[in-house]
Amino acid sequence: MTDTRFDPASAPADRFDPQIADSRWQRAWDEAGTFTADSNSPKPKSYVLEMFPYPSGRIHMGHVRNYTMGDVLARYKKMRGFEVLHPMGWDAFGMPAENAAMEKKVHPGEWTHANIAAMKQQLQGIGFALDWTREFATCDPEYYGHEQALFLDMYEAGLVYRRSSEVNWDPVDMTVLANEQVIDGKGWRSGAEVEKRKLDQWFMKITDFAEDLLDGLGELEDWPEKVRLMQENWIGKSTGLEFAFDLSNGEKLPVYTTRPDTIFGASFCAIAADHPIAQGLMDDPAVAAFIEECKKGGTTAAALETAEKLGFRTALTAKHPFTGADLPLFIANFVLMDYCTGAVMGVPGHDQRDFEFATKYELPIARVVAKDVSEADAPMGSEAEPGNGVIVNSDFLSGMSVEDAKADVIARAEEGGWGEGTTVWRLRDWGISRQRYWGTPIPIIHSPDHGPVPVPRDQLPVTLPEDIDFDTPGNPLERHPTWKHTICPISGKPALRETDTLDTFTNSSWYFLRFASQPADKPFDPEEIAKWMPVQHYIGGIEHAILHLLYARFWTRALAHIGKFDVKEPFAALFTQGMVTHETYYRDWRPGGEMDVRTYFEPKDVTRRDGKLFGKTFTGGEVEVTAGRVVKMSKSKKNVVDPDAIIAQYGADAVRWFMLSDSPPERDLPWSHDGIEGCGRFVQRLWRLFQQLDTSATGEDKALARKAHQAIVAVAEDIEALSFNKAVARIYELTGATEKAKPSESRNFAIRTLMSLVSPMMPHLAEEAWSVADNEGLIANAPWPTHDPAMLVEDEVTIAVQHKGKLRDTITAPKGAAKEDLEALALASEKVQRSLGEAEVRKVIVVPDRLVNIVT
RNA sequence: GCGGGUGUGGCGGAAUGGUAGACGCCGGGGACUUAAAAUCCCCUGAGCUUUGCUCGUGCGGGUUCGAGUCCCGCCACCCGCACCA
Repeated sequence: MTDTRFDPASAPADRFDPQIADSRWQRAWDEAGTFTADSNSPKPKSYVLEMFPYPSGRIHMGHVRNYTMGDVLARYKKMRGFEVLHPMGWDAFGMPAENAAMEKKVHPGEWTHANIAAMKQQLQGIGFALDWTREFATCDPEYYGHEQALFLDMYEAGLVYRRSSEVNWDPVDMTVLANEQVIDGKGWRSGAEVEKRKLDQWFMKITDFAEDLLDGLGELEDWPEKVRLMQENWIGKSTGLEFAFDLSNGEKLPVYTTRPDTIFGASFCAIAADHPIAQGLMDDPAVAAFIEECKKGGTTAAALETAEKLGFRTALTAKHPFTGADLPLFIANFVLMDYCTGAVMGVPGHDQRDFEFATKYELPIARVVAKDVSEADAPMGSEAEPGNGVIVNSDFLSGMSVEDAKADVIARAEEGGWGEGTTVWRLRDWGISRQRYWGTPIPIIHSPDHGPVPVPRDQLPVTLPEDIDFDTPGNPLERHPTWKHTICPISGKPALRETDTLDTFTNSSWYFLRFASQPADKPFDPEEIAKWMPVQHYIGGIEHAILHLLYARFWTRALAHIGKFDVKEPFAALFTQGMVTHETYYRDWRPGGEMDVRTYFEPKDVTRRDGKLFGKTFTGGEVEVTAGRVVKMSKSKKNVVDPDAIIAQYGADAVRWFMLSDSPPERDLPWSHDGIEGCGRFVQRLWRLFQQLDTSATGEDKALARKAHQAIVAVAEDIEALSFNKAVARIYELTGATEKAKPSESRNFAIRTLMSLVSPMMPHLAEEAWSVADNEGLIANAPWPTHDPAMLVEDEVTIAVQHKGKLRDTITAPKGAAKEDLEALALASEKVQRSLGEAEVRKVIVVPDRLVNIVT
């Protein structure tokens, strides 16, 4: 055991040296296993988790901010007597590793593990209170083997199925591309025109849980409203009527509408270009040409914004179920095949898209909803009227409310047997197949006789082959000479392995369970899960508001559904932190042609002189640069500040303090050089104050003691509300007051209190000071200071005196003074009298302990 | 288009309907020092006829003894989703 006590010879006492202290205390915590979570502890449990990082290579400021917040909570909870689980690991599968393999000729695993080693060292250098004994990477065969077992559990429970689905296919690289890899319809690497291809792919039945996932949102009170709304919209529940039109060729045309009440306003029907009926008309060259035209249209947001509604009028008509009218059938570019039936009834009067379409193709635009019955004949304006009102011009529906008419039409359709009321979800089943090497192999064997067969459990994990080749295009697993060749577990005959791997979101859909419990022979132990789950505080970026958080909720529900445990929601409270931003520096110039080129400069190459900014150029010269917007740190804008360099200069505690100061945690945090300088100074200022414990000091300083007791309560409240910026301000105030006070027992108490209050935020400084002050053990194990409730109350209060709604004076009065006394005191004030002048006092409002307002 | 958020000094931001600008940063002045760094002290929303007064929380109204905060109507910026029938 190393002696962790402070050695006066090793550092000058007037200056805190993070170079020495940081590693000293990191080692001490590590050797003592201070942050190792004990699931058998009798203490109440608290699970604090930050979204685990992708091992991209280096830790950036965003990570530092995210993990500092979690760390403060974890350390605080420990001080409050909780057994805390605060683990860390690596979301290690993904495309950057494959890209590195192609570009740098390194194995994805090698690249990933080197990154993990580097980033782990960085995280340890910041002094996070993490339980490293539970660390794992999702690319560890042990982890993904258990994931394969869970996949098979879900497969056997009918939650996984296979069907054909379209993918983006790069014909040059012979690979499937993610949507983000398709740029302007071309492959990002090859530049080749991307094709749509149908492949057999695996899906998870998240739609089975659509209702549960939606209802569950209502109980997630400690989630941001914004995230809940985003998920709600994503799940997209709607109710309406599904019914079939009879077509003039004898076929049926099923459509779905949320507005069956407007059915008398229908003037056309429209189907998607890839609707089977449209496909059936392809013999007509005009139809074929139109469908081709529809496919060309971009799918980007900008393209859709301006996209014109295009239609092709077929020779077919659809018979209106009530009026019997023949409605023309169009093929239209705005109808989506993958939403519901891929066909709509067009009601131009009350749907904006239908309105635009009808205007272009000169179809009738009828009013069937009006503000009032008397406005039944009011002409339509230049836009559809999707709002509420009363039904008009609609036979038996006329006069009904929208709601009643909906119910009536649905009832008639159901009675007549030509339609039924349904609920439709926007949420689609989750396609989990990826034609990639660096992911969890899907544990399925394709048998010539028995089709897809699960890999027998005793053959798990199905591991990735190491000897792979990234030089030729395509999926390395598919091309590998031997890997996919196996035998059918049923017949014993030769068979082929599934060569697709699982979407990386699968890896992050259950990692929090594996952190809580990691037996060797199964994914997790239900008893351990019951002890730790749900996660008490989950902290991460808003970019995961939908996919990751929805998939993790789905997996948790699905696993509960098949009896794995009794937890439905994985994250009791969610916090989405803001980004770390920085000013940008740039110069616009014209290297030759007509086009301006913008060159960005790194903050470290920019100096300020005479109110101007100068950037260092490649040649070593200087040019004047402009300060641009404050935006998220990114390589492309060159406004990145590397945490390592900052820690080397100011120490971990200063950086941690910066991350918590000033900006509320949900908002963006602008990084600044002056800010970190200030934090570095504050670390030293506290250190000097901590040296001033005076054991010979006697006497009470009631005002200071009161401030210390108040701070104990206030800082705790602020941390629990994650209002770290307010906690920081409180600590500054107490620091200032303590510095000014004369030595006394109270002052010693204030100094010790400060040590405890800053310990979750600046743990190295706190440990060093705690040790110097001759305390036993580690401050990391010490409890949160206790406050004396009697000391929270002030004896005297300052009371504002207002006249004509303005502050005229302040008076000091004993706490709890009677209204009459306060009124008398206020009226006795010279300033108040001057303001009052000759005016007659009509009324005096007294708020005890707060203010007196005189009305004249 | 739909949904959500934000708007307070030079900057980041405080403020259960009750003293707007806590706290930090920047800036100014001073002390210490041969000097610098470090540290400490003071000032720091705007204006004015400066013992004090007036104005001031995106804009316009309203409620109230009293509004940054509540209500109504706007504006600007940011984020998410988006031809979802």
